[in-house]
Amino acid sequence: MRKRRRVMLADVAAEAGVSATTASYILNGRADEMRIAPATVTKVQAAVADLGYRPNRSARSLRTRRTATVGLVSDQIAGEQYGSSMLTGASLAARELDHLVVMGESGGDPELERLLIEEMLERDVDGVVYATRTARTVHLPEGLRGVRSVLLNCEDPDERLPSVVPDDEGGGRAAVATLLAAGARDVWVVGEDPVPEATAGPRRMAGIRAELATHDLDVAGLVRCDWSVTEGFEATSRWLADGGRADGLVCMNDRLAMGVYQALAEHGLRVPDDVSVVSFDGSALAGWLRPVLTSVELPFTELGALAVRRLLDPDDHVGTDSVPMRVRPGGSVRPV
Amino acid sequence: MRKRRRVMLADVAAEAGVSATTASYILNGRADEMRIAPATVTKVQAAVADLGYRPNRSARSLRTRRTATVGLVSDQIAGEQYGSSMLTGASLAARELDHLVVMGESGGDPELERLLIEEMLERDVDGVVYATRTARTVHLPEGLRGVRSVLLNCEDPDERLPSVVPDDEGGGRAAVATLLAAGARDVWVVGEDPVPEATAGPRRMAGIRAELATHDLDVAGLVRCDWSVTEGFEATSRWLADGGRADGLVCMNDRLAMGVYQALAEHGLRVPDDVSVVSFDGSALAGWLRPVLTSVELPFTELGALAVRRLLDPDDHVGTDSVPMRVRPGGSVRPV
DNA sequence: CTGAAAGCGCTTACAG
DNA sequence: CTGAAAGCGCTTACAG
Repeated sequence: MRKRRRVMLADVAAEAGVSATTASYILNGRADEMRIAPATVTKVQAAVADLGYRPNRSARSLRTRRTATVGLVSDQIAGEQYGSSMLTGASLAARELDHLVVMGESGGDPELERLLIEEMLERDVDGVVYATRTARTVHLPEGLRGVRSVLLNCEDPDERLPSVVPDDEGGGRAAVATLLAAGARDVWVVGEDPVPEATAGPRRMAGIRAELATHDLDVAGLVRCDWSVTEGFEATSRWLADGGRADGLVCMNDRLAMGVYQALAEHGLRVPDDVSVVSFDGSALAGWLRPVLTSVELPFTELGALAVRRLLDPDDHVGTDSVPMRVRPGGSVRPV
Repeated sequence: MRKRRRVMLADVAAEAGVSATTASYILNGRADEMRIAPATVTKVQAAVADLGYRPNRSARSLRTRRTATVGLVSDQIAGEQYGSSMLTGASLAARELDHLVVMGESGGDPELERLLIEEMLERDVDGVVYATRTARTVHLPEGLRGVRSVLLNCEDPDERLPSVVPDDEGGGRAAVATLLAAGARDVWVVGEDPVPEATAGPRRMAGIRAELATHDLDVAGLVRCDWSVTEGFEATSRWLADGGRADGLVCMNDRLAMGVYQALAEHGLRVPDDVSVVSFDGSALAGWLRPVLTSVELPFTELGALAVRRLLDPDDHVGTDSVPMRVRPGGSVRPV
């Protein structure tokens, strides 16, 4: 790949007038442990800088069985759906720990997933983050048995594994707290998760109920629909046509909320004057709507970063980390 | 990482009753070239399957200097902005060629970019894809000099390098052709690219003009604004307030078009009855708007895949590949 | 057609 | 405190 001959550890050692052993210890930060003379350390460091020495990782890995590399397999977290920020977070956290991310997407194909995991293990990644686009329960893939791994945005109820997920229940509480603070008392929820493995919906709902209960309230009603713009529009339109009314609406995601906005507008209801709306995701879309949608943010960058940090933390414990979801204020909640 | 002792080539050779040399040749598909007896091949393959042998890539890489790994450095192509599909495409294409993608995002920080490239080269990636979030001209980073690399979504005018970009000029022609076919004759363009390095805007504009010229037309006017919802809304509102009218609008991207929709609605103009609108990106947002926005799609998955294929194609030539942009029809262009 | 042996560039007991 | 030497698991001239 490079023009000039690559310089090796032996060259550095020669230049510094020491053995490869000594040079190696210094390069690996074991100078103190080995009580190497400070002058020797300096000489070696100078030689490294001088020759532009870069260690050959394959050679090192062959000995140490570590590659300073982490695998990240997912169904599909890139693509336009929010969630790709998990990659950004993972990449940054890996870099901070002197690692690089090897990624692969299976598109949900189990055979491809198996292949990707196998290829990663052949390359001796130091661990694997197993991520899903939507928050859900999963079964750890067979190929990851006995492999150091962290689940990202998912959990395996059958295994004791480290797992990193958003705190959807806390998010639900935060969403309702925002509405209650604005004086809303008649709170409806729009959206119902149809997939049994999905964890976001039920947990948000639990948080919503818990927070309402602190005011001796409960959910006033549920507008059932899946989490898409069209369904949000249609279900809400039907509800309004049937005389449905509320002073606070909690939408299960931002896309759905966009449909809700459209339905409210068609029925002559204004956000936030006639009804306050909060949502989940904190996606870019929330910022594009008018008024800007108040939304409880999914902390994807943080989730990705935390998963990698836990993967590389030798003292890490088994268990689930729930990362807080914060309200990103917009203009869709009526000011008190 | 794995519980049981890892099986090595020597085990396979022993089990098959041949030397490691012979087993290695067979594993590397050189059985024919070496004229190895079919029976021997069969025995070795059986042993491989039997023992579940997986080669140690680090050992192989140390000898061959190839890792079956490609680097993908970018400013930031994950995150919610469209463009993260380049990662999906790259990952899939790499897999098809028995490679894996090592990714890193610099967030635009040159020092971090340098580090990422260095780390990738230390790990002997077989080549590097250098990608940008927005289509633009770049200077090849110093660290990639002499390294096999392909530019993705960008071009270096000073270097003769392989490069993969969307065909924005063809996209511009396609956008206008759609409007002309619907009978539009008074075509305005909304959006103006403020960054001098950006290539999408000027190329689309060239295509727009070229296609209009086939009907002896030119752009009727330009509504200047950057490519955001808010600016699209405000600039279009001002234009309409000043009496601006058109029968066809070309928006430089989907977000901006969302603002245009809002402005048109506030002025009582209906899409597509009063004005036809086409846009660029083909993002999910286009599908969420009502009516669905007709948009010329940025082929991100294909771009990512093609970049990796070119990187790994030993016969690849230097030069730019322009990937076609196709119109994704919605309901924003008046049917004839 | 097949095998013994060297060597890829490191790390790490071990000896001094 | 420092160095000579073995060995990580492959590939590949080379010899037969």
